Amino acid sequence: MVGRSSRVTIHDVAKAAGVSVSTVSKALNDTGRMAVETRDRIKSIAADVGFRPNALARSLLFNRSFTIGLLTNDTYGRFTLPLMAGISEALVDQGVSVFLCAIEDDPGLAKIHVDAMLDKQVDGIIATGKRIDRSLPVDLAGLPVPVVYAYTAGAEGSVTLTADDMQGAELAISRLHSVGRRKLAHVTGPESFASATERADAFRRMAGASAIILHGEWTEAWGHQCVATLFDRKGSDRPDGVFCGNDQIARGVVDALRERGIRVPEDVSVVGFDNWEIVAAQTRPALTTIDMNLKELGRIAGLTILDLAEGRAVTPGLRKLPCNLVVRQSCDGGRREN
Amino acid sequence: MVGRSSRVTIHDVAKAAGVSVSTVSKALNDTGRMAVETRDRIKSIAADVGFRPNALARSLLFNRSFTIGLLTNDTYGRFTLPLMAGISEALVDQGVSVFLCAIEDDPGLAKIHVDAMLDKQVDGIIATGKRIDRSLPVDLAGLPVPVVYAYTAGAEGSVTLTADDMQGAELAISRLHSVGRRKLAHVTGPESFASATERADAFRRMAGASAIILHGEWTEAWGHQCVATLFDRKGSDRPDGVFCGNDQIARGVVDALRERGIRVPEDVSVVGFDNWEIVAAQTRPALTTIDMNLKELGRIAGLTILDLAEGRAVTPGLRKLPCNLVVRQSCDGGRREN
DNA sequence: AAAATTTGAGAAAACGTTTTCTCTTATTGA
DNA sequence: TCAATAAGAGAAAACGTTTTCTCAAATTTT
Repeated sequence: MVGRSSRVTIHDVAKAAGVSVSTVSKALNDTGRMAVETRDRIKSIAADVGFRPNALARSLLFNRSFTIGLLTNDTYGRFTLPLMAGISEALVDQGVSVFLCAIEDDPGLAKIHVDAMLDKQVDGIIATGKRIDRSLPVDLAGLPVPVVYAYTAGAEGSVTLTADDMQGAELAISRLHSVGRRKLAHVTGPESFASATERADAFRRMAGASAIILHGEWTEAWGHQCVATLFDRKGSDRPDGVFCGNDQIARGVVDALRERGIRVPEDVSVVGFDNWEIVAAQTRPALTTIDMNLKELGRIAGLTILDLAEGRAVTPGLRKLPCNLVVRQSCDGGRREN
Repeated sequence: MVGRSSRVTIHDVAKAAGVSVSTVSKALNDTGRMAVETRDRIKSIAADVGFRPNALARSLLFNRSFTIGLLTNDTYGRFTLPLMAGISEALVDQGVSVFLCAIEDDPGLAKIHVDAMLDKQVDGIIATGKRIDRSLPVDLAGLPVPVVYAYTAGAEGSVTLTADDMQGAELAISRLHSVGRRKLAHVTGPESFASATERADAFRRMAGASAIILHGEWTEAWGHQCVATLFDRKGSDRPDGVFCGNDQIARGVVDALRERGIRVPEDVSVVGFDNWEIVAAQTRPALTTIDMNLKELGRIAGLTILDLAEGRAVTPGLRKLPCNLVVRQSCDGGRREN
């Protein structure tokens, strides 16, 4: 013997019941044939001694670990945590557990973690990140287990899930329209981000070619700065609605507007993106924003990796999941014009 | 056979090398006696066919899974993520992986996750939460594996790690003193939180009995409100330094001060608590604050659970780890008085 | 040259399950 | 009453490792 177990095994149950381990196994799994009273007696004895089958032994036998790996380079957990919640929710009642591996942007660390997960025979890997147009610093193609990419760029022919940026943006802009806003501006992140350009494209299409789009950083400070650009000039040119690329920018915009005595939402309506509660709910007035439903995305990622792990066919490609609008005060329902 | 493996096993290596599996095992583990050229030949063949030992099989044998569980009810990950980073960093080169289980505050869910972790033979469990004076909704005493509590209340006689709130508060107050502030106020969370009262006690002791302490919510709004209370009155009574119970309150305070034209840090210095980058760094001016070194706390938790898992003795009890001061503009170095 | 020792490598058991196969005993049918 | 069948339960193999034990061949010692 190499190690020593203090846990109760099926052998202990067999001994206690005076039967063989095979009989115990069949009794507990409701397989095989045996007298119903034998089965019940064994079940009750197993419960009494607190027997729980060693999942490692079962895994070895079934070649299935009921374990998956979640690989992420999103340090703040902004995207990973909601995703993780959805994954966990989808898998917990299937008895599947999740290894979380935070790899920063270190390829070496990533490889170590991937190897460790493979050694531990994970049934699949979900890769996730902080932006949809960059991939993790490790090649996950050709692994002996299925991989699903969620909110990070996937390899060619892979299964990739992401939020529908364009539809989300449309939702935001429609909202501004529906409360009567016509002179819209869009303040968002760098053009190097696909999310930014995709949302900006939707904005351009819906708000008209003349509508202003300002690309900058994903920060409050950028929101502040843009308000100076947009509002410190003649009244007629001022926007009456601002669609922001994320909630941090939106917060900067709202704060800067308040500093100028411009009322939100009475004078200007503001819509954010992300529904990052910590920002959106603390802003005064609280932000109307777009929720990417990352938890739902995680749920689907979990179910998908399960499908793949169990050999069911999944059509590969990029699948965009719809966003939805969360209404708070910064763009509430009252119509102002028209 | 129950399942079917597509992975290369030690048997494949043995076949390829024309030796027995025992010889392969000994060759790869540098054990047993054999001709050095045999060993090298086997090693090179193993590398060629990409053999990696099945960790499940080893776990079964050694009764050691090289896996631990991290149980948390901190949904936002405010505390869990830095902790997780530290744990992971401490354990990754020992080959230990981490199951992350988010249990909200649901006892049923907690039990399911704990059982799943035990079934998978975790070597230990680290329990963590969002406040040090509440325990998770599940009893972890009497488990067949070691448990370490980090930033959550532990059972009697358990190993519990936490940040030293008092020392952190002292650091903050010393800082305010050292920049010449003498009329201090403390704006913090509810008295029902041990962290709030402990920091408040330190404040009372260092700032004098007459110093003002305001207990309320852990929100920006409360910070705002307190500024109204403290500063909308005769000048001589106004504080010149505010120590805030967390960064969100501090942000509220700083914003409210700015709205009143009171300059930070020229007129009033502000110190926060938590060093939650997302808040502290975005505040204008950026917040001087206390960092609880949660990553280091996680690192120690990881090493401790490893000690326990490997049978080394660990003295039980509550261990408080020191905080440190992070200086940003809201309480920078320039002296104003004296 | 015979005996003792060392070297090299394989067989088998073990970890904790599940499942297939086998075997004995009880029950049914003629 | 005897053969055919069903029921009940156990033995053994399998999953992929590691380690102990055994054994033959090669080497050293006397």
